[in-house]
Amino acid sequence: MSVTIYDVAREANVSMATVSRVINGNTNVKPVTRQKVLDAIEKLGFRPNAVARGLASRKTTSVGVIIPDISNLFVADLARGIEDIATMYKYHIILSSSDQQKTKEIDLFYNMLEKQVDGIIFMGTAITDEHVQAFKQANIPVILAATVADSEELASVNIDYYEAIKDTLEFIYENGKGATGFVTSPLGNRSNELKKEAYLDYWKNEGKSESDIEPYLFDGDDSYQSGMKASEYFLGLENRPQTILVSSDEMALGVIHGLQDQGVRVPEEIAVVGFDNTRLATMVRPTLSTVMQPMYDIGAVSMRLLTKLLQGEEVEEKQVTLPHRIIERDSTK
Amino acid sequence: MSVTIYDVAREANVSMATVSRVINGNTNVKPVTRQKVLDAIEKLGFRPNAVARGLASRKTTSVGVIIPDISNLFVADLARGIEDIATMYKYHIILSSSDQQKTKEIDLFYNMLEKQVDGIIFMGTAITDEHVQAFKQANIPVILAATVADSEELASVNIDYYEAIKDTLEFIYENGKGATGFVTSPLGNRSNELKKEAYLDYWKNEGKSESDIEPYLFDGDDSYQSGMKASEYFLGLENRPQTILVSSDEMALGVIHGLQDQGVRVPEEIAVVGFDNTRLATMVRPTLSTVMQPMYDIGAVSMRLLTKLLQGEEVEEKQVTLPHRIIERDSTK
DNA sequence: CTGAAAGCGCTAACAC
DNA sequence: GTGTTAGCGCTTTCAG
Repeated sequence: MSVTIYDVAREANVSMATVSRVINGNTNVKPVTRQKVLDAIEKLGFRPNAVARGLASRKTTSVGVIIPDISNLFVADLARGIEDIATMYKYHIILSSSDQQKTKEIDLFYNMLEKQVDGIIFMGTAITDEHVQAFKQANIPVILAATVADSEELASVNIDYYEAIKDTLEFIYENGKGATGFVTSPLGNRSNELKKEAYLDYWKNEGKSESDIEPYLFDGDDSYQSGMKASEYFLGLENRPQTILVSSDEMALGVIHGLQDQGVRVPEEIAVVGFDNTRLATMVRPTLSTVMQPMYDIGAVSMRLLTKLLQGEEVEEKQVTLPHRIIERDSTK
Repeated sequence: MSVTIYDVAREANVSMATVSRVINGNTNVKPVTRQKVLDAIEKLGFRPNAVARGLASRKTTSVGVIIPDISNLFVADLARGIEDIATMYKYHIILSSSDQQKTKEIDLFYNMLEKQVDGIIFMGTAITDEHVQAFKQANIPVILAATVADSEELASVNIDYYEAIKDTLEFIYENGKGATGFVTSPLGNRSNELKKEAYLDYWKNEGKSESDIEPYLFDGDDSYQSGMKASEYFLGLENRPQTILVSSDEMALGVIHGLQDQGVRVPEEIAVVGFDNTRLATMVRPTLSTVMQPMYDIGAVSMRLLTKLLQGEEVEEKQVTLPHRIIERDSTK
């Protein structure tokens, strides 16, 4: 069949242990011997079998990545960040989409354990006890990426969603806008809940009551369509908001277009602010002011953190909070 | 350490062979015995080690996927199609981005072979002899997805790019438009070359000379920015085109916005047609008329084809051509 | 229908 | 520095 380490050993007149040392970069090999082995490898076209290696060493150099949906621009950016760092550290990525379904998330997790991945990066919605239990009984490191859990013990990489929305509202207020509508992302998601809480707290601090605030909330599902619906809703209000803060860029585009389709000028009549800073934000007219959630970086940092954990490097803090930033474009003035 | 098949065997008072049969769904096991084994598995919380299984059976139930860039919306759709079918057939996906770099493509390919993937789905640009050689010497099936090769021997799933552009030009012409500008995607890519050839042939058939056509060609790089540049270029022309046909949706958005930023009305003054039918097409104003290249389906069909090849099913035709379709929206009238 | 035994291709002590 | 020898956890003949 295919050529094995044993064939190489015979060809080079050494033992398989020596060949193993050479391909693993072990320094305890005489240069001459090493060269002999290298020549034999070259000659036979030998390629190590990673599966056999994985079984013997109990390390597969692959990491599992569980995400909601790879076809989502936003998630794809995260994936790319993970991938780039993984490549850098010679890890392979086993990628699966969970569609936000809890059972699928858990199933995928166990499937990946069976594949003996060295670690897992998980992006999901709510982290339930079941999740936590699964993560813990796995004897490999797990990193939550762009996913908030209440547990202090889980490693994670996030931005501070609460602060991000708070800052954004202050930014909006500063620019002298009045009532601000808020379009939420699905609330099963802890980070989305935090965003909403920040919104509520802000207005409560401003002295508004629940019933004052209520009409300015619209529950979105992160889709462009739901942004369109949100705009329709807000336009139907007696007191239209002067700004609409939207929990994701894709919805924000829907909001902008929904408004424009009704002849409302953005930002002159109503300003719109998005969240995420995906590439979409520059692909609208007016260009979208938005809160940068650096998904690529979150992915990259998650993977880097994972490599540290995997290689036993010192890690001072397992819960990383990356900075957010408000990016001002033309949808606000 | 973790519980093995051997532990289960002892617990159930059977041999490991029997346990193996049970977990592999082999029918030659007495129901009573099967149940005993199942109980033991349950009790011990046994999970088969896929790596050991892979080594012994020479099958890993994972497939490699090499794509240009997962953070590209268009590519991500393909990935999702692949993934969904893979999940359905219990395969895992090892995903890597090549950034269109030939050496990286080849390297990734060999890396995946080392991982003993059962098959590979490849999306790339030009398929060189080097690619073909690598694909052939691998003893596993390889499917080209949305990637055109001249070789007749390679399995592939595509649309007919040449026909697609030809049809589109006929569609445009039919609607009474005059000169049509064309923005190419990177030409290292065979499918993009086919698009360009179709464009050139069309106008040559209409009696135009090379020098007539030349000014209406703009070489794009698939980015939004390059679409903006294209619009600038076309607006600078003495005889502006009445329609601009753009090889990818993202560029088409750039073209539309570039035109609008200069006060040109779309489609009244200049119509724009995209290519791909990504979700972006409905996320612009005016909404984008475009040629549907069903990336999700291409992914799904590729993966399905791969499973057939892997399971020794009959395959009548290894080169699949999926239908394209022109989707008329508001950017043409 | 079930068990025994021989690997799959490589790593990792442990000797020398 | 290099070789020997056990496994890693499972599948797969081959018997019976």
